[in-house]
Amino acid sequence: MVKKRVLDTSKIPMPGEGKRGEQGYLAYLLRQANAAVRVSFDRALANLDVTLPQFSALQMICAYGELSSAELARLTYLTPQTMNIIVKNLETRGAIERAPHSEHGRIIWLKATAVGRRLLSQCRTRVDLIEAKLQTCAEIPAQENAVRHFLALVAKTFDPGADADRR
Amino acid sequence: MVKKRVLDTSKIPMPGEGKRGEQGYLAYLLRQANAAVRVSFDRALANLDVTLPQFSALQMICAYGELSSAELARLTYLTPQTMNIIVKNLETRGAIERAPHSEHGRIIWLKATAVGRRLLSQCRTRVDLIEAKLQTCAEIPAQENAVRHFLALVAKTFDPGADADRR
DNA sequence: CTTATATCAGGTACACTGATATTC
DNA sequence: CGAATATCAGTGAACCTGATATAA
Repeated sequence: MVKKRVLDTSKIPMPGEGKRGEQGYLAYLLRQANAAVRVSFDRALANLDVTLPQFSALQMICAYGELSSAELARLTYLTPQTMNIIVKNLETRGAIERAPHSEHGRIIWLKATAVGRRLLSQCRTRVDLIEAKLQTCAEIPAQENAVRHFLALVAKTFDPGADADRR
Repeated sequence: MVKKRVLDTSKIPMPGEGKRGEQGYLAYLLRQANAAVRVSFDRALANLDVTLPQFSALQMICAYGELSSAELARLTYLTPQTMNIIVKNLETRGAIERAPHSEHGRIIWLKATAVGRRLLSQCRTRVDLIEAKLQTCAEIPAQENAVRHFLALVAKTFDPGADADRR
């Protein structure tokens, strides 16, 4: 079923077509794909009152056991101040808790609470459907491997943490 | 050169390694790669006082000649209200101008000004370096084709505009 | 009457810079 | 001292939902 439009928009291609398709800039294709998937994530998480940055942070806290807010900021390429806000919102709803580090007097460990782990579990059941849908976009295993290798290399190549001057 | 850290962070992999590498979720790899590239974009455009959403919108306005704010919103998977803000910021600095549609009394065309086209040109010279760097992440043409095909298909598959209920 | 466009109003989570205190 | 952590303060662009007016 084709979407009805008031005007003739034949100049503007559908996603995946023309300039929005394989002939486009790689950077644009990456942004477009990410934006489209992000909308699905937002919708899947909206009912749980979890934002994508919050889900991403909670996922990492659970995956790595205990880590600091500063480490979390580096993992997501955000500033410590920004991550502090996201972490604070997670703490307010009781998903995570802060505990002072046993040896280092300045560092504060972030740890998921029982509520947080249950919340993440609820997120995952919804998000896993998206992951499965994403896998079908790589039609053959060889292509999926190529995509995985590319995306991982992009993250490594563009890693801002590798630069000298972080503020 | 390895970044110095206060603590032993051996549990946390570098980007592209372990859970942050090819073994991770596809959705995570996509987000991570996008986030890393986005930081490069932000830095490249910061001196020109252009945000990434603004650059993206300006790019599309120049590419498609004339189009409306509503079409622009669909292209970027944003709501019309959000796009209106981005467009307004572009108009305030004189990069684009609004002109009423000749036939349709409600639609307002967006058009790049001479200032806007020059601004986009400045953006592109900086951004093209990133695009080139991105290409090197696909080592062989076959892999780049696989990546392009995948990203385009993801955008098409997850296109929110294909759904019934948009608000 | 229904759909699409444009836009006002309000609210919030992000995301930044800058500055500060503290700890190693 | 420098480097890293945490966090306060302030600003702003970006997102959203909801409501409204208008045009096709």
